[in-house]
Amino acid sequence: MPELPEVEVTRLSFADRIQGARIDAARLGKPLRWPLGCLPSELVGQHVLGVRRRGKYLLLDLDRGLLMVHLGMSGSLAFAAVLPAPGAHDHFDLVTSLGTLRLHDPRRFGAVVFALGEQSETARKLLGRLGMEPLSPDFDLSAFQRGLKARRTAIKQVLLAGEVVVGVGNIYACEALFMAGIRPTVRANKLSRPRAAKLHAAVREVLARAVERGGSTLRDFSNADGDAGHFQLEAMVYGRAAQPCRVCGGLVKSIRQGQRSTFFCHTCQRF
DNA sequence: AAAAGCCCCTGGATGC
DNA sequence: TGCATCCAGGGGCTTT
Repeated sequence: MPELPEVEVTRLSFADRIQGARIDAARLGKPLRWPLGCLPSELVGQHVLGVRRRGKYLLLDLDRGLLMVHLGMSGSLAFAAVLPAPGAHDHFDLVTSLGTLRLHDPRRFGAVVFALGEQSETARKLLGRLGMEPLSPDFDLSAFQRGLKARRTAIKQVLLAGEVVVGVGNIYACEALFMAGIRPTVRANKLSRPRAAKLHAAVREVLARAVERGGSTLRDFSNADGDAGHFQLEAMVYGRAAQPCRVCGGLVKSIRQGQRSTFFCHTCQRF
């Protein structure tokens, strides 16, 4: 589920409410992608100083270290003063003085990892190779163009890889390429500078718009307040195989790239 | 050394 | 209704 917009929408939905909270307990459910990396008891007594985001990771700054939370494919967070008893797919609870933060993740591709600091080996292993933040001023056009020039893989795969720009998953890669009129199979280094510039702008626009709409809820995503997103309703190509293109009326195509589905319009995306 | 494949896991949709 | 198969929003690791 969660790409950058969903993670950001999740962050916005609880960051202010959890700030300053004292951690009273932590509970683990079934194993997630990686172990927590510390004893739950080591979190007790620390405070949540703030919640940031890096790519698709949420970073909870604590007094002594940080908790890195990844939602994987099926994760979502809830934050409330009182939550029901944990269900079969609730695999992490952070009980604080201001409420409980809970990770619900049926497929368990998500993770909650403690690190002593952002420069620790643990944190650098997860965050060290991430590309530019698309919604921040450091999303530099010429660096983006250089990044594309250096790769011969299909542009869709380069967007997904997160080494040039972070946070673009399958939905938004398809949508950004549609907006830019670029065919997903084109090798990244073959894009002209103007086309790369168009894609740079499209990535930004699509992600910003999706954040405004509360993200995409394909099946079960919701923010920490339980609200679903609505961006999927305005998707131009994602999930619309064999349906008419909203611009030209031609049928949206579906292909496989790197074992994932790609959707595009053969007419509107020519280059 | 870049690039392509392989998995981790569960559940919903589809087809016979 | 039952069972098998396929597919899903990610991404680190291993293999070419």
